[in-house]
Amino acid sequence: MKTKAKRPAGKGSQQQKRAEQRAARREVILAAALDEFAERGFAGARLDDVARRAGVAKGTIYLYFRDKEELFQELVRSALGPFVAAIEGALSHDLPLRVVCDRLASSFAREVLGTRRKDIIRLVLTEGRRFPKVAKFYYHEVPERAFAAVRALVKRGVARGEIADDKLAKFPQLIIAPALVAILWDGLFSRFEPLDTEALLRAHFDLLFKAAERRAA
Amino acid sequence: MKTKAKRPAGKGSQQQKRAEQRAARREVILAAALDEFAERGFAGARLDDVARRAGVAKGTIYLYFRDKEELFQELVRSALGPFVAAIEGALSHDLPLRVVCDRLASSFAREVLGTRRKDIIRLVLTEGRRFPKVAKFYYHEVPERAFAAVRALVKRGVARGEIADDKLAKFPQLIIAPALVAILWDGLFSRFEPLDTEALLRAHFDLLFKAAERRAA
Amino acid sequence: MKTKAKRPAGKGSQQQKRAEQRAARREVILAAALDEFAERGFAGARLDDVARRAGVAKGTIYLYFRDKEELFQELVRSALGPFVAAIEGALSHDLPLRVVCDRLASSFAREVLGTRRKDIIRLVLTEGRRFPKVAKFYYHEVPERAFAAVRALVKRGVARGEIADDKLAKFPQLIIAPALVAILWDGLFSRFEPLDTEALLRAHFDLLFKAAERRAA
Amino acid sequence: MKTKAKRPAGKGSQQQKRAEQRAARREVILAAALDEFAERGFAGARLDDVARRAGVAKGTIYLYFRDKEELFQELVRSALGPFVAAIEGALSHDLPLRVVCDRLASSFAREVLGTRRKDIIRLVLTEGRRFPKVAKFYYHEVPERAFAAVRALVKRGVARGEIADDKLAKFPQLIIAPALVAILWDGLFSRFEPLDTEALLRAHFDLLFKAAERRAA
DNA sequence: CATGAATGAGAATTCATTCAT
DNA sequence: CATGAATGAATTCTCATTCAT
Repeated sequence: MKTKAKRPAGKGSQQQKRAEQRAARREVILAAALDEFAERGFAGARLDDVARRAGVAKGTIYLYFRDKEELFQELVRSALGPFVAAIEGALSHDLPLRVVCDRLASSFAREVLGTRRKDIIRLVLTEGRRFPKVAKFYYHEVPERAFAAVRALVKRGVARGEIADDKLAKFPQLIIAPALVAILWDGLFSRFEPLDTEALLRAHFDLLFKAAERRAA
Repeated sequence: MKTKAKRPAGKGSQQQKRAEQRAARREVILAAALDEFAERGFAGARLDDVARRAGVAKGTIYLYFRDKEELFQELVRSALGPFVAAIEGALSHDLPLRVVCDRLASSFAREVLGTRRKDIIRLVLTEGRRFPKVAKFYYHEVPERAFAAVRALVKRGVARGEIADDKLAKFPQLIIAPALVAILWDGLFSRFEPLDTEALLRAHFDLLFKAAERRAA
Repeated sequence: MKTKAKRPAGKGSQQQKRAEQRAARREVILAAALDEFAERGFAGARLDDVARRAGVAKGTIYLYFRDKEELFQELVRSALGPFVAAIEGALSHDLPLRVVCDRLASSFAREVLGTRRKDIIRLVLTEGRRFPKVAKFYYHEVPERAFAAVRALVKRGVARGEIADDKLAKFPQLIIAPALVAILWDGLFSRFEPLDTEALLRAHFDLLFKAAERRAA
Repeated sequence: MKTKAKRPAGKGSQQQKRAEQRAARREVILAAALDEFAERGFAGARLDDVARRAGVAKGTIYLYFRDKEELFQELVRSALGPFVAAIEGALSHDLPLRVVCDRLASSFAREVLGTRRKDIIRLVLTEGRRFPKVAKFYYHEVPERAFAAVRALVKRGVARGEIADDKLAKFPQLIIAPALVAILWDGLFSRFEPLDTEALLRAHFDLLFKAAERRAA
C-alpha cells in the first residue's frame, strides 16, 4: 500500500494500476459504509467509523464521494445493477411461469437475503423517503424494470393459459410483497419470532398459482 | 373547553381540569412530533421544530417526556391501542371469511392509510431497528395480537370449508404484506407511479380467495 | 398546614401566627437549601430539589428569597450569628488562655463539626470566591470578629505571662488553621484516611502552648 | 518552533513534530482551562470560553479530552507531579529539620503561591468533593506522599533531638494547615485584609520549633 | 493522493425564573 | 400566599466537512 512501485511498467499499465487501486479503494469504502449505514441508519452512521472500518483516513472518503449523501447514493447505485439483470434474465428462458417464480424465489433468497443486498434494500425502504434522489434512482432501477419484466412474464403466462387473469400484471407488487415483508421482519421482529423466508415465499407462490391453475383447469 | 368557569368548580373539578389540560397538551406535542418524525425521521427531527409546531416552548416537551426517545416510544404507543382492537373485533362477528377480509381491507384503508396511523406504522418499519424497545412493544401490540386473530379467522374459515388450506394460518404475513408494501410505496414511489391501495388489496384478496374457493369447490 | 384557622383569634394574634408561619417556612427552605448546597455545591444544587426537600412548591422559594444567590447568602447569614457570639463570649470569662482554647476546641467540635454549621463554613470556603457579597459578609461576621476576640485573648495571655510572644495575635489564622483543614479533610479525604479532629486540635494546642509555656517558664 | 523546515526532516522527525504540537496544544488548553476554572469554578466555567482563551475551536477541546470532567482531572493531574517531587527531595538532604522547613516554606511560596499551582490546589479543595476521582488521585499523589515524607523528616528530627515529640508525625496536617489557609484566604479575604503568607509560615514554624527547641533543651 | 487535526454549526437537555390560576 | 406548569437562555457535546502538511 505504501510501496511506490516506481519505474518499470509502461505508462498505460501504470495508469491502469492506479485506476484499479482507486476502484478497489472505492469498493472498500462502500463496503464499510454499507456496514455502518445498515447498522445505524444514514443519520446515525458516522463517517469517522466508516473510515476506520475501511482502513482509510476520514478525509479520504471525500476524495471519492462529494459528501455523505453521495456516499449513500453510490452505495445504493453500486449494488443494484447486477441485481435486476438477474430478474430480466429470467424472461429470456422459455420456462413455465411457476418454474420461473420458483427460480426467482430461490435466487432472491440466495442473492439478496443471503447477502448484504438485503441491507441495501432495507436502507432504501427505511431512508429513501428523505433522499428523493435515491428513491428516484432506485425506482427506475429496480421496481420499474423488475415490474416491466414481471408484467411480460405474467402476460406470457396468461397467453399460455398457465395463469387465469392478469391481476398480477396490474399489481406486480403482489408478487414481491412477501419478500419485502421478509426483509423488514428480519430486521425488526426475528428476535421474537423467526421467519422462514423460503417457506414463506413458497407458500406465497403456492397460493397464487393454485388459484391460477384451478382457474385455468 | 375554553370556558373559564371560575368560582363554582370545586377542588375536584379544578384538578380534573388540570389533568385534562395536561392530557390535551400531551396530545398536541405527540401530534407535532408525529408530523416531524414522519417528515424527517427520528434522527432528523428537531425537538425545536416539534415544539414550535406544537406551539409550546422547547422545555415544555421535557415536562411530558423524558427525552426524544421516550417521545418517539410514546408516539407509537399512543396510536396503537385502538388499532388492533378493530382487528380483533372482526372476529366476533360470524361472517364469511371473505367478507371479513373485505371489511378489514376497507377499514385498513380508512383507519390507517387515510390517517396519521400509516405514518406511525411507517416509522416503526423504518426506525424500529434502532429502537429495540419500540420494536418489541410494537411486535407484542400489533403483529402478535393481529396474527393470533388472523389465525383464528383462517382456521374457522378452513373448518367451514370457505378456504382450502391453512398456509395463511402459518404465514399471516401473506395477508398483510400488500398493505405494508402500500404504505412504503406511498412514501417512496407514489410520485413516480401512484398506487391504488384499495384496488391492490382487493386484487390481493381476489387472488387468495379464488384459490381457496376453487380448491374448496 | 391546610387548615384555614378561620374565625377565633384576634387580629394581632392572627398576624403573629402568620409571621411565625412565615418564619418557620423560611427556616424549612433554608434547611433544605443547606442540604442541597452542601451536597452539590451552589451551581449543582437545583431549586427544584430544594423545594421538594422543603415540601413546598418551587415558586414558593421566590416568595421568600429574591433568587438563588440570595438564598445562598441568607443561608450563610442565618447560620453565623450564634456562632461568633460563642467565641466572643469566651473572652468574658476570666480563665487561663489554655483553658479558653480547650473550651473553644471542644465547643468547635460540638457546635460546628458536629452540626450543619461545618457545611456552611465549607460552603463559604468553596463557593465564597464567586460570591463576593457572601465573602464580605462572612469576613466581617466571622474572621474579623473572631480574630479581634482572639487578639484580645492572646494579648491578655501575654500580659499575664501565660504565653511568650504575640505571634498568635498577629496571625490568629494560626490558631484556627487546623480546624479549617479538618473541615476540608472531612469532605475530601476521610474516605481514604479518617481524621480524629479533636485529637488534631488538642495536639495543635499542645504544641502552641508547650512553646509558650516553656518560653514563659 | 514556527520554522517550517519542510523538506529535510524524515518521517520520524515529522511524527515527532506532530507529537510536540499535540503536546503543546494540550498545554495551551490546560492553561486556559485553569484560568477559567480558577475564576469561575468547575460548573461555572464554559468550555466555550476555555476554547476562546486557548485560541482553538470548541470542538478541538474534545480531541484532547473526553469531556469537561476529564479536562478538570487532567488539569489537576498535570500540575502535581513536579510538586511533590520537591517535597520528597527535601528529605534527601541531611539538614536540620528547621532548615528543611524553612526551605519548604520558601519553596512553597515560590513554587505554589507564586504560580498557578495555588489555583490548582484551591480547585481541589473547593471542587474535589464533587469529583471523587480527583480527590482520590490528589490524595494519593499529594497528601499521602507528602505526609509520608514529613513523617520521616519529623522522626529523624526527634531521633536527633531537634524536636521534642512526634505529634507532628501523627498529624502532619498541623504543619501544612497554615499554607492551605493562606491559599483560601488569598482567594476569599485578601481584599479586606491582605495576608503576608511568608511571614505567616515563618511565624508558624517559629512557634512549632520554639516549642520543640525548648523541650529538647 | 492521503492524512487526520481542526473547525464550528447544530442539537439535546437543563434549570432558574415567571406567572396564571 | 401558594402552586407548579411553562418558558427559553444557556451549555455541553457531536460530527460532517475542510485544509495544511
